[in-house]
Amino acid sequence: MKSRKQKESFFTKNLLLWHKSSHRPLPWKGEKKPYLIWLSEIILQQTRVGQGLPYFEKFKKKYPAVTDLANAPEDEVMKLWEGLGYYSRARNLHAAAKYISNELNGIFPDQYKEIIKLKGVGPYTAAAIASFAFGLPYAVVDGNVYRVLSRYFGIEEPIDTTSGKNKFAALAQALLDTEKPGTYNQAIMDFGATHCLPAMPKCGDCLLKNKCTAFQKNTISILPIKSKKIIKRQRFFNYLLIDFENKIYIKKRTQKDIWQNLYDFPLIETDKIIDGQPALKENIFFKKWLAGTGAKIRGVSAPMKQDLTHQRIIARFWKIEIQNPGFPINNNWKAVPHKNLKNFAFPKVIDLYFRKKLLPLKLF
DNA sequence: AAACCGGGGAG
DNA sequence: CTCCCAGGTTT
Repeated sequence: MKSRKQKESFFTKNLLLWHKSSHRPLPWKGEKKPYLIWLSEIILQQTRVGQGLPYFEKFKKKYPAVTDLANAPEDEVMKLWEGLGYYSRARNLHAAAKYISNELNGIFPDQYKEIIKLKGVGPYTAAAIASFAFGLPYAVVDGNVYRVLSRYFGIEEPIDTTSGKNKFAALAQALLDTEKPGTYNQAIMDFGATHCLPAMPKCGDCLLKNKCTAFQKNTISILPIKSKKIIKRQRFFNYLLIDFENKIYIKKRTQKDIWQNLYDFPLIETDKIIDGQPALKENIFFKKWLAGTGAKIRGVSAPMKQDLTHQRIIARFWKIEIQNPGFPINNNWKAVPHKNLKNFAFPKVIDLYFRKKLLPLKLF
């Protein structure tokens, strides 16, 4: 039986060999500016290259330097991030830009320990920036790395436990080519993303297959192993599209919940779907908010679904006309002319409503 | 340690 | 439909 060490060195050597001919050409490869490397890494967290690429270009153009990003209003940053998801990334990106601009004189930190202090930067992103921007010997561990290593070394320990994560991190670090950590990190991620795929990996044409434990044992399809299952809960959102004098009411989502700092409409959330206008009219919030306004329900959309990581949102949009504002409807609501709606960042399900104009399914 | 945080594409 | 993606923060 060959030693673990030989197996490790075979891995690194052949991975780099593969990378020479098969790496992915991406806009930020070879990028020297730490700011742009950081930006690309934040955008690509839990995000496929194809989805993140246009956002990277938008941000790069609008904010060429970290100080440009730092000086931007948060609503503007959120608007640019609109549709990409995981909006805490945008808030943290903005906060970190201010920190770098104000506390670090606009100079991007060049040590791992300092880089990982930035909001929104964890072990993966810190290693990526340290290796790509500064040539420092830190191995990245992302979804690709878990998959590639668990298969090649036949590791059946779950990747979503603390001890599992520590073991993979240690192995990844041991495999790192410390002479060219950036190239190595690119190589293993490219290999995972284009060759050692989650489903139907290209094992037939793989330099590593003869020493790949999972390939030899036919366990490719079960690796990597995750121990936990995600539980989803359902939420029913009834959005009130309240029209008055050619304006519509929106509000900012400031509460501790999904879509923080994005905008949406006055919302009545219920345990089950509200089916029909009498049920809506009986709702306590409907009565409270719209008392004395002469509100009339004009129509309702079909239920529209949006899946999040831990939740399924079922949204309906209720078209409502009022005769007089009868304020205070709610101090947090803002009346906005329809043509100005495009200036605010909305969650996907609302953007979908804007674009498809699915309303109304039923007219009342 | 467990829960939470989006959206899209592939199969 | 399920799975997973250049993960990180909060509790």
